[in-house]
Amino acid sequence: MRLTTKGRFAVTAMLDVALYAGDAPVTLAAISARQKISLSYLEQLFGKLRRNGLVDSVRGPGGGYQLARTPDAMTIAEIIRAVDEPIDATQCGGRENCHDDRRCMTHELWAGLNAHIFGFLRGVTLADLVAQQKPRQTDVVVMKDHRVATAPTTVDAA
Amino acid sequence: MRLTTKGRFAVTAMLDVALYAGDAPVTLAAISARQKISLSYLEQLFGKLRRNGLVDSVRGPGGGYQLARTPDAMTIAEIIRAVDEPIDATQCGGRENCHDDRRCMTHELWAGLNAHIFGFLRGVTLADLVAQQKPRQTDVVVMKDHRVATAPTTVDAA
DNA sequence: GATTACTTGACTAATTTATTCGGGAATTGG
DNA sequence: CCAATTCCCGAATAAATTAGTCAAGTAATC
Repeated sequence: MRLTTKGRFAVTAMLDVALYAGDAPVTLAAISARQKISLSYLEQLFGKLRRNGLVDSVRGPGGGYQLARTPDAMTIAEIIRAVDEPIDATQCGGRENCHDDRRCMTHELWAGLNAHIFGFLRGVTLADLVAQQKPRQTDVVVMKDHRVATAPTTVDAA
Repeated sequence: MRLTTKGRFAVTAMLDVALYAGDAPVTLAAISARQKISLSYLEQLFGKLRRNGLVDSVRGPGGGYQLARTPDAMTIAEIIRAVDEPIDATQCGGRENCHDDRRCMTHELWAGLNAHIFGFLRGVTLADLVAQQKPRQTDVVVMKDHRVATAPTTVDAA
């Protein structure tokens, strides 16, 4: 389980889709504008997300991307793993030639730690993040098709 | 909370110190040989570990590094943070200029996720890893001969 | 005071992240 | 059909991080 900005970008983008997709799919251009991520980088990321079955794509005008599943069935762990491909982790990637005395002490060390972190991130879904986001977000702002804001809600606590 | 191989190297090295330091300090050369990490890279890592007060150094012949605290008071989170310096995480690092519409949606998103992961890693100490390591270190020979392909390298979803 | 071994910083190479570019292919609307 | 929109793909590039190397120190022991 690697955890870099790349994975964060992916999660952020997916959260954007979850938030802004109504019936119509969300275009990468829109995500790029809202989240300030380069369009081509998004294309790369969504290519992986699509090939991993996390999003569906619709081509042509009015096209874009949609979540392949409901947000509550989409875990953060999946998203990160989809874009952070090589989850090798143990530095000797399966080969047994690590050492002579004992086999690369870190084998099960990281396997265990990974399992824990992975387990944790598998317990968090996009729906959780949406819920966390909504309260200070309900004034959905000006969407592309001039859907205007409602009431600006709460200021946060911490 | 970034989580890269760099942090893993650091934890592995610290675990090595915890395992092999008796009364005498452990030299980087020994760690380098055992863990197959380049000596100069270890120098960099231990420079940071020392400046962060995680290890004490002893110079001169017979010198080396020792844990600054007992293993049970040394968390994995600390180690990783010591070497993975920039824990900025939110890509706009505190500045409020993220966006116009809402302030960088990911602010508290990652802050929260980070807090969780960090909390988890703060709950794991070097002593835990030592304990995990000790039992399977005694039957080294047995493992070497018999169980060759037990551990899959990737932490898979199952 | 000479040897051992840590200390430090600067420098390079390799890898990963992020961006840019240039063209395609599918779909919709006119 | 035509043109606009949008996904799709690959290559090239730039920036950042990771990993490794080198060389000149400082401290401690014998």
